[in-house]
Amino acid sequence: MPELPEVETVVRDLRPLLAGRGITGVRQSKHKLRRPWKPQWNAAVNGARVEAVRRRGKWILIDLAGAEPNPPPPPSLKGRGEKRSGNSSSPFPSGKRAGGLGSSPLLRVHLGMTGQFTVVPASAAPPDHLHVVFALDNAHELRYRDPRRFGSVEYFANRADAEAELSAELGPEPFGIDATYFRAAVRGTARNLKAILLDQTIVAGVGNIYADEACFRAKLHPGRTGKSLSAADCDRLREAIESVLTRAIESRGSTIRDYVGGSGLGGGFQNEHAVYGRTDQPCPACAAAIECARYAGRASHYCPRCQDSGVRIRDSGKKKKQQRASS
DNA sequence: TCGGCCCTGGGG
DNA sequence: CCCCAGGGCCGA
Repeated sequence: MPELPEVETVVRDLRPLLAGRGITGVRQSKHKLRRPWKPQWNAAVNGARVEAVRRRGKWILIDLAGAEPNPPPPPSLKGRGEKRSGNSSSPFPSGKRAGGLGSSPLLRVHLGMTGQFTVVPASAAPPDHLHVVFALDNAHELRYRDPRRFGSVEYFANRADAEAELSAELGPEPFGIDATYFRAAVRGTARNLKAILLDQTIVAGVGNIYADEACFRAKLHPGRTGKSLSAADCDRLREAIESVLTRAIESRGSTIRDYVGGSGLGGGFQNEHAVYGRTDQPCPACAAAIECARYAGRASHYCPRCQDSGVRIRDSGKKKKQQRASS
């Protein structure tokens, strides 16, 4: 369900609701998530305080100040030089935390397809499929709900461990990607563009909706091979990724089914989709009927006129479901 | 590199 | 009833 814009929206919603809050308890359901919350983590989280809420790719990271009373960092003598949090180009601090011992804990959350991560009053009626609940010190709760259970909530005693793991598995954030890197990554493979864009090790955060929308904006067919692209094509695609994700964040992401932000409010970018979910509807640029085929195992939407140039891997799937013969 | 699979719910 | 769904991992 959630791609980068939706995850970013959750993070931005949660940040003011969680900053500085203490966690006073943890509950969990008996149903296991893909990576289950372990009961022994309860004691570690109980009494911790939220320091920051961040995003890396489609992952939500919540920095905690541990329940064990660590010596507080000495007050900085740099005065007003404090960094603004939340807008740095890297989600990770560039250096070691001053005065830190490198053992600060962290919660790492993935929303899978149907995950919802919200702060609500503790008195709010619990919905179905509630899996992990963190009680807060202000009579609210941070609730993780996920009907399909493809997501996860995990605890790391040392946030550097979690960050190292993500750094090894994820490519760069899709804002300000190095053009040379992107050209080489795209042109160096015979895979199709859809598969390339969904590959989190090349660029982190793009999913099925924004892969289709980025291809449309770049006027590139999702079935095109990476190696068939010119350098200019790659540059257009890179800029399309950045622009569509930026616009989607401004609209709080796309609410297709059950996505909600961290405060329970949905998104509006679905109203600006040019191709995703618009099979047989007119292309906003040329009015040709939008088509749908299967690439990288995922439904892929495109305009056959605007995006039909260049060499393409043969359609791996039927454009349309074969019409059923009715008796 | 790809299909299958993990799950539940909703829609045709 | 069947098929589909915003993701990612695993094994052929």
